[in-house]
Amino acid sequence: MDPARALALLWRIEQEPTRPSRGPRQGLTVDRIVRTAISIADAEGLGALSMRKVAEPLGVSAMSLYTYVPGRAELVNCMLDDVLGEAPSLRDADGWRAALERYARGGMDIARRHPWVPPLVSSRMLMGPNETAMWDGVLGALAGVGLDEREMLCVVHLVNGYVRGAAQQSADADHDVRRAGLSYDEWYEKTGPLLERMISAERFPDLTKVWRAGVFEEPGEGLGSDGGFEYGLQRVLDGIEERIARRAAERPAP
Amino acid sequence: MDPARALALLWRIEQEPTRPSRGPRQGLTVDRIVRTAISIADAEGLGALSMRKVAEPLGVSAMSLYTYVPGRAELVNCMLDDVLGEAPSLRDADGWRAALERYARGGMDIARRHPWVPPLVSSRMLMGPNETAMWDGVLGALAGVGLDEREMLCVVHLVNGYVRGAAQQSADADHDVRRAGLSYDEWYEKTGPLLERMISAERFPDLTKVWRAGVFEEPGEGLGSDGGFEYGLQRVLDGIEERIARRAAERPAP
DNA sequence: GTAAACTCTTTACAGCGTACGGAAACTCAT
DNA sequence: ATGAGTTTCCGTACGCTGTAAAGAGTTTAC
Repeated sequence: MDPARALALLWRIEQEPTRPSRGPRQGLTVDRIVRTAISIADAEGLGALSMRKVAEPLGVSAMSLYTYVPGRAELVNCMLDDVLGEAPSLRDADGWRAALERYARGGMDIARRHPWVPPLVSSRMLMGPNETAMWDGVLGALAGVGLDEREMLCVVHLVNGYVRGAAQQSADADHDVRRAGLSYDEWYEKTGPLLERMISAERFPDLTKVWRAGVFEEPGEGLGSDGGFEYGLQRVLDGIEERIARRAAERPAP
Repeated sequence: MDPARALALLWRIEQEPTRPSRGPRQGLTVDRIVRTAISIADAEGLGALSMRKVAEPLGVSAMSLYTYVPGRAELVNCMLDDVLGEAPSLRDADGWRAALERYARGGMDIARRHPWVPPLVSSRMLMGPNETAMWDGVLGALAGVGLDEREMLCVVHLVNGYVRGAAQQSADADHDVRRAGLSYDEWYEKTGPLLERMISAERFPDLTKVWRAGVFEEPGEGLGSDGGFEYGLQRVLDGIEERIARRAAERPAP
């Protein structure tokens, strides 16, 4: 994968000095291809995304796509940056905490709509325009709260890491069950007897206690309908808030 | 994928009432296969793990593996539970905070040794013995700090999510660069000119300001050699601590 | 009109997971 | 000892993947 070409594609810059003047016009656009690929990945997952599957609904052969996109990896890069454009603006947020809340929830919403996104975000080496705008937005929200640049970066990393982990966790819970083609009830019917034989109260006392409290029961795991995302987010923001307060106390009046 | 069989394999229970007495003995063990697969995944990544590649160093054909393991997915399940056995014990930790610190760092260590792990953890639907023990340990560390079962689960989810996200982020940074077969310097040499043309100070002022501070420079991103993991972990624990303190204040003396 | 340039297609290859059927090995009943 | 039963292991094959290579077809420049 040539990074320069991948980057140029992300920003939709033609690398060649002059556009081709000879030869037939292209019948497709990168955007059409990317959007088709996104809809396939949304429906069937990133693993089921193949060049042939993208080409078919566009009415071309798989190899035609290679005139628009260097390869599958670069296509996925473009897909990622495209959906990151759905992130909400933080411009008019009321303070850093509200901005980070909106940022995190926006990330979670994207993950819900596009379950294939969380494993991909934040490679950071190949940022497209939308990912760049996201970084600019969240760093702007953190500007002027008294953290230096290094600490701002750490904070964004923290929130990114949490959102990413939480999103994947909620997505994974369903994954196995769907692959088996079962309902949750059927799943527990099949695994329950074996599980209860293995997870004994003597060997795993603390887990058993929590299990018996019934909070594991529902798919949402009894953490609320969001799988505990909001709870964890508030704890993360609490931790950041304390740090900001401490920093403010260290350097009193400017 | 049959969940009952997958679970039985994870716990190494022979499902059939009696072991086969007739026929040749098996020349391999599930553990040998799992360990071979782990070493391949460690070296080349999970994507490069194929049944044929696992079979070859064991001196058998790919299809022989199917007498031990129902398929690739179940093998990966076993690999995951196996490496989760490397997690440190939390038994003699000094308080919940020290225990969670050790838990989080242990998870990060596993992720460093086995970069393919983070995307897999916490499907929760198919827990093996080691993953179960991890849950028991961390829930035990949180028992008696004044949180109810639901909130304990949220806290574990929070830490899990953070560790997972942070681990993947640090692993991803290198991913693209390695795939391109370049050094970091070569990478920036190739992408730098284009990047600087796109990421202008007018369009992305806040990002540019942080960029110019130089904290993006190193692979570790200037967040310390751990990529900001410790910083974020302390913020997460701060947030949890505040919550625990507030809970304690709500229900004063028991 | 012809040659160059470009798009799109066809074919092909190496690799994947694994279904299927057969060969070899081993145990047991006789 | 021998035949039957059972299991392990292997060879082959199928449909899938990304994409290299080469050819066919279309448009423009000269």
